[in-house]
Formats: sequence, structure tokens, C-alpha cells
Amino acid sequence: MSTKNPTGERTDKNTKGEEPRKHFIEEIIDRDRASGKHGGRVATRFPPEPNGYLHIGHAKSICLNFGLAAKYGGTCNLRFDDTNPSTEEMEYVESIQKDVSWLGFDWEDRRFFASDYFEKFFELAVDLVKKGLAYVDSSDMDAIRKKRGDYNTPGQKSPYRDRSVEENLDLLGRMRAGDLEEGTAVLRAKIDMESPNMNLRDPIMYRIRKASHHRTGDKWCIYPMYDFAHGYEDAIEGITHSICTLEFENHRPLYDWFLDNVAPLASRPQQIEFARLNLTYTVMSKRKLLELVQGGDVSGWDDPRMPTISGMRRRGYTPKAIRDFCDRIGVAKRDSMVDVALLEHAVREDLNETSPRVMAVIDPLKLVIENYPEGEEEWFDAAYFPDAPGRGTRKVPFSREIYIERDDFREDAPRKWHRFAPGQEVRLRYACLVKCERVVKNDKGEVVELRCTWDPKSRGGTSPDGRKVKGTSHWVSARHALKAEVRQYDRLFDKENPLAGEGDYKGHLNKDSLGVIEGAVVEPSLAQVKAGDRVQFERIGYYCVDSEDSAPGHLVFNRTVTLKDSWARIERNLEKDTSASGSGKRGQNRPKAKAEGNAEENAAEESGDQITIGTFAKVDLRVGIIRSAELVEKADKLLKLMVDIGEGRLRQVFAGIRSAYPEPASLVGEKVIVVANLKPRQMRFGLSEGMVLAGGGGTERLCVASFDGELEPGDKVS
RNA sequence: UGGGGUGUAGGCUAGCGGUAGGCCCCAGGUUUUUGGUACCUGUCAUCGUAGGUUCGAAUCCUACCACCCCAGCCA
Repeated sequence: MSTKNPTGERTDKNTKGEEPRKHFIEEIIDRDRASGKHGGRVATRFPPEPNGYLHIGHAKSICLNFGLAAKYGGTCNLRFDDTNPSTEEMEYVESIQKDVSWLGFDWEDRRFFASDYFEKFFELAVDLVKKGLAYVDSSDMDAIRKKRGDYNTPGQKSPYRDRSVEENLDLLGRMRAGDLEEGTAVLRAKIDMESPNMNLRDPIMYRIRKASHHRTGDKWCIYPMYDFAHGYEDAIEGITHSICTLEFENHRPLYDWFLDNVAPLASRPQQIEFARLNLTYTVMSKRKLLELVQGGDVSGWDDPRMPTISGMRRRGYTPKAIRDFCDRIGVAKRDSMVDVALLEHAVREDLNETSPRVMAVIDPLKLVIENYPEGEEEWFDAAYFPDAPGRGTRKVPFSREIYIERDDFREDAPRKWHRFAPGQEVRLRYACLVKCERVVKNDKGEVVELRCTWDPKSRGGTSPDGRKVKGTSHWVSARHALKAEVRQYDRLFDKENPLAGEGDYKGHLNKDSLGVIEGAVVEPSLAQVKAGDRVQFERIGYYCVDSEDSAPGHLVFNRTVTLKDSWARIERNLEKDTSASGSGKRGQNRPKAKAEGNAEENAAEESGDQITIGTFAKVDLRVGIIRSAELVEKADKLLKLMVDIGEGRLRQVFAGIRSAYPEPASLVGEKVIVVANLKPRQMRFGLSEGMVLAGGGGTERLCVASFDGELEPGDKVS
């Protein structure tokens, strides 16, 4: 219902994303509280099965359940759903507890185990038997499966379905006592063998399992099934909202059936389902993660490439980043696959705030400052947080021989290269300006050393005469350098969805997901770092001291995530410019776009960077005369041009050349080159019916290509 | 060929009858002793499709289509 206030403004609509929007579960809770259900109480639970380590998908559920409790002043229990002794272990309950508290959530004194309720479950089962709603089926597994039917054929009743209550009670007692062997009998709920919902075709409640349970030992040899147990666990604990993932939607009628057919318990919980998290470039099922661990594809559950909480912790992720991520992805019911870039964004955001900056060189190249006295050294002040100098500084030693990043040097510098190259001056961060004078190579022609000179007046890295030095590089003094091992982690899989398509997902493991670099060097202030410490290696990325393998004499750093690298982007575009002569829109080379590229583009791609003359000939270039030119409002780069190309009408063209022609009137009368057969493009200001060729790039040196001479509008340009 | 769900830009997500908003990605720019950060700007959606109701539909109705889940003595 829409309501309007006296000024006519809608009052029930979300204002510009101010209030965090509510997801459907919060709406359900709001409704329940408004109607007084559960006395307004909110009680949730996080119910992991202790048969594996928690992963980022569980984090979503943890944040949801604990978050809801916090938001509504309720409680959230940690409950181990340990109803299957054959897969569960104490190791897992330890790790789960560690992960939940590390994420920042507190279950206080509410740690529960389903196994604590085993006696109660048995009572409930007996109750159901007495009501004629459960029976012992002595069929074997195979017979039960066959009689269950399938989607198109109803199931058939078991021959044991109509045993008397007495017989059932007796049999159930013997199941419990261990008189019956595994697989010879189960307790089943008597519901409906013809139900279109397979879950309702007399689901199994108890199976015989003569295995030792990690908590109850050998006390039991029958164990309850999930559907039978879960609702009761919730009810016993007074849970109000029992949140689980979508695949349990089909089980909800069962959840309700079990609750409705026994005497009322402490509360009547409601099951609500949401979509589990999927992340690009990884897998999320416990089974597959186990396979990776057991198959030796990773070093363990806490391998920093794993999407497990423990792996991410070791990798350097922060609890806050993970919580933020979970907030951003939202809660809904549609299947989705979240871009791992969003996760990376969340860590960068937190780490940018919290990680002190230090200098490290991953792939060292020696640089000798020829006019710096041998044997001398000086120590420069360097801020841990350059954007907040108050947050502390350290001293960084400088001397005649230093290491720089090999990647920061190019013998043949491309355009826009601001870093080391012959003859180019570069700033050494916090230290000084140096100029590369000479390159020393070995027999194989590899660069082994740079010979430079420095400007003593630039101490601290300042420019004494105000000369522009665009590039700043990180470095480490050779004499003072600490050796370090650096592990350059990358995505575990090289395919967005490793599960899609044919073939085993393991075939898509990223061969380069772990790059171990032994010969890195770091500044001496890092000598005392402790396991888990996080830093930013300036200009490179965020790193974390490995909690297992790092030691004072042997530092090991794990790459959490790289810094954003806009040089990589520039370089990509440069390559594209040289191969495609800068025509058309740049920067749309997302993987999808490539696949959907039209035939011509594909043809061009097939022959590498070159196109055939035939392809080029398809471009219809015409002489055009600009008849009018004006600024486009709300578009600071565009000019609207009306161009005559001899068609008897003017073409409207929007061109991004405003920076070069602040007074567009000067363009009127220019003879220019127009791409005449470009597919018209609908822009918010109107239709753009072609393109005017221009030279230069960026804002500097931009100019439309024009002709002099006796050319007529519409003349072909070749 | 049963049942249960879900469909809003490249990816997430809001919208709850008044004509699509946010975040990520991408592109460009300003500031910068990190090609980082911050800030600004921009591109991209006839809301799965087709009908209908209505002055008005992403929102209501109908039909269709696509995708996901279900035949463990797993959870």
C-alpha cells in the first residue's frame, strides 16, 4: 500500500539507499514480531555438521544467523548437528569453534550438540510409534529404494508397514539394544508412499550404525536422520527461525510433519530457506574441498588458496572483510554466483585501513648509485601510513647498492612508462631521485645490474627544483636487506565456474595458484614480525606472515591480495591501440565480449593482431564537413557535431573531443574523416550516427584529422 | 510426462501499482613521494517471453520459456 504525505511524497519508499534495505528474512521476522509470534522473541542457530572445515559459504550463514540475533536482541546458538558418527570428528568441532569466534561471533554458553538430545529423540520416536505414525521396516536398503518409486511413479508400501504397535516397539527396542545388524532394519515415519514429494514417502528416522560416536561413544547403535532430528533440535532449544539453504525447501513439509505430530515442545520453529553462496574461481562443497585436501592438490584445509575460513585466515583475510563481504552479497532465494572480485574488494578496503606500509622487493635487480660513497649509509624516515603520518614511522636504511623490482625496469620503455629505463629519472620512495645511466648485462644478454646516479639535493625524495618525476619505485638497501620467502597466491581455479561444462573440476585447477619465491628481500624493520602480522608491500600488495612456516630467521609472507594495478590496464590498452589502431570503443574485452564478438572481429583475431585488407575495406570512410558543433550538457567530454557527408542531410555525431575544442565553433567548416557505416549508437543525448576520426590520446595533443583542398562532402577516403 | 523453487545491466542486490536505485566490475578524469587510497564522471536494463487488468505494471492476473533442487540407511 502506498501512502502519501501532505506534500505528495511517498513515505513508504526507501530513500536513496540510506537505510540498509531489509532482506526477505528480516521482513518475515518483522511480521512475526508485529503479530506477537514467539512473544516477539528471535532465536536462531548455526547448525554445522562436524565433518569438515567451515568455508566462506558457512560464513554467510554465520553472519546471517548471528547477525539477525544481534539485530533483534535475540540469541544465536552454536549447535553441532552430529547425528552421523561415521563422518564426524572432534577435530572438526574444534576447528568450527575457532572459526566462528575468529569471525567475531559469540555463542556465549549456548554450545549444543544434537547428540545431547539422543534420549529425547528416542522418546519422540516411541511416541510416534505409539500413535501409529512410525514403524520398523525390516527391508534391506535395496528393497526400500526400489519401492520408493521415482518422480513419475508412486512408491509402494513396505510389507512391514502395518506391523502392530507392540511389534514395532519391541523391534525398535532391539534396534537400540544392538540386537539387530546394520542394514537389517530402520525406523520409518508412516506418511504417504504416493506423495509427489519424495521426502514424504515414509522417510527413515533411525538407522542402525554400530560405530563409535565422538561424543556418546558406544552408547548408541541407532542414530537419527536429519529430517527426523532437526526440527526437534530447534524446538528443544526454543529456536524461532530456523534458517537453512534452498535444497531443504523440499524437506519443509517433513520438518513440519514431525513437529506437528508430537506433543508441543518448547517452541514451534519455522524453517526459512535462502540461497547458498557460490563464488567464482572456486568450489564450495565440503565434499570437493575434502577431495582437494585428500588428493594433495592443496596442502590442507588451511591452505591459503582454499575458500575455507582457516585458509582465508592463513592467507591474511580479516574477519571484518569477510563480514563486510557477507553484508554486501545480500540474502535472497535465487541461485547466484558472486564475483570473487567483490571479496577482494572487501579485503582491500579493510587492509588499506589497517595494514602498515613497508617495502619489499619480490624479484630483486641490483642498482648501484655510482656517485654515492662506498661504505656510507643513511636512514630515512618512512611513514607506516603515508595518508596518516600520525600513525607512526620507521627508519629505512639507504646505501650505494640497493635492490629494485626487476619488473620496474624496461630497456625499451613503452609509452607512458614512468619507471626505470635508460636515461630516465625515477624517485626512490622516501629516499631520493636517481637516474639510470647504464645497463650491465651478463653473457646471455640478461640485465644483471643498473648503474645510476643520484641527486643529493633530492634527499627524502623531494624534487629540489620542482622538476616533475612521475615514477616512484620501492627499493631495499642491499646491505641491510632481509631475505624472505614470498608465496604469491592466486585463484585456485582458472575457470569462473570449475563445475560447468564437461570434465572433472580438477582439470581446471590453476597451475599458477601458488608461486613460491625464495629470493625476495624486505626492509630490516620487518625482522621482528610475528605470525599473522599483516603489511602492505608498497606498490605490490597485501601480505601476511605465514602462521605455520615463518620464523625470525626465515620469514615467509603470504600474498593476501594484490594492489589494484592500473599500469597493467594501461599496458593492455596500449597493446590494443597498436593492434587495432585505436578505432572503436576500448576496454570492452571482458571474456564474454570476446566470445560474442562478431564474425569480422573473430576473423581478425584468427590472424593474430592483423586484419586483412578485405576487412579494412568494409570500413566506409567519407569526407565530411562539420556544419555545427556544440557542447553537450552533462557530458564533459562530448561535442555534438552535425556533419555533412553528401547525403542531402546532416549526420548527428557525438565525439569525445571536447577537451581539445573548448570552443567548438572553431570546428565549423572543417573537412574531417567520418566512419560512415558505423552502426548508429543510441546515447542518452540522442543517436550517434558515425564517428569522426581524431589523433592523439587522452587530453593532451588531441586533434581531429582534417583535410585541406578541393574535397567534397561524401568523397571516399582511402 | 511428478513435486518444490527462482528469473531486474557483465556480477550481486533494491524495488511491494506511479514509470528502475545501490555495490562490484569496466572506462575516463582530479589529487597523490604507492600507476595504491580518496574524490568526481561515464557506459550498460524496454525488469525471462507473450498476452491481459489499469489512466498508469518490474510490481496484479493468465499462459509459456529457461534455470536450480528432490529417487542416501548424508546433512
